Amino acid sequence: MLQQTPVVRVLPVWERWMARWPTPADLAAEPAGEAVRAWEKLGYPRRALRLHACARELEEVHGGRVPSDLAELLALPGVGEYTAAAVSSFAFGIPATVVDTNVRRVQARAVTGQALPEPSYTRAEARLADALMPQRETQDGIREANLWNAAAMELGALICTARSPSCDVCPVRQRCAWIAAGQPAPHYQPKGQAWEGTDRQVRGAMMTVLRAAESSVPEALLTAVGPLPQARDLDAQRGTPEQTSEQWRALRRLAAGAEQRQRCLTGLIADGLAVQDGAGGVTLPA
DNA sequence: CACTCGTGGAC
DNA sequence: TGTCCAAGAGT
Repeated sequence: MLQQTPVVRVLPVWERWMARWPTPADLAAEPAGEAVRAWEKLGYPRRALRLHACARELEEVHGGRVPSDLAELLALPGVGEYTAAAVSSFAFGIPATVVDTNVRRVQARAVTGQALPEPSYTRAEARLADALMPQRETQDGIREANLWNAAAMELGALICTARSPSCDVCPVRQRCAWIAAGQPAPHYQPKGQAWEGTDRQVRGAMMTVLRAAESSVPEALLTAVGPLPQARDLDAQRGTPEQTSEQWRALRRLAAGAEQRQRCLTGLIADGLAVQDGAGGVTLPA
């Protein structure tokens, strides 16, 4: 849930999720669509699919337990380098080099002296992160290493933030290479991600409708260009009307052509986020 | 390596 | 107001 998503947005969803599915077995017993629905509006709904697949793999391959081995973690669906290292270090107390966007920014500033890390994660950053990790030969060293991971992330998340860092209260400001260099501006220009008219926007609107629907949604409603039926005509297929009428409006509002809508729906089906019911309808996966 | 994939708060 | 960006992963 935390992948590319702010902590404060994750927390309430995570609480509900854990109350409903306390163990991998609980989640594995559900249809994938329930995971997608419970994902709510965290974004990147494929993560919900992968987490569900992960729960099933934990059941089938790991006896319902989360493995502590880094390579085994890495092999799980939706678990990449960052997540594997974070689980190893934070959940199991086994040090692994945790590098997320916060750590990258802290390193770029405090050590390299740049305002921002490179646009894409480089091998040099990975080597630097490894070199900065405390030694972990002794028990104390192991604790230090795990603490280091948490400290680097928290420093980046709370003090050394992307927009307006709180350098005045930063505990490492005396040794910060970026401060020492006079806080130079970024050496590249971040390219903003477009949104209006993108496939992401269309897919997102379609997923909003599918999550809100209690039964199959006619394909034509998702792919039709031009005015869609009035929200009241769709009551039979929806959850609570108040909650979802706005979401239908969002779909109607899209400036998406027929080919784009069709491509996006096909993409959602290919991703396993939507399935066809054989009668011209679409639902979340069973 | 470059690209795709959601969402909404902050400034 | 529009832009930026957030505990990345998979292809």
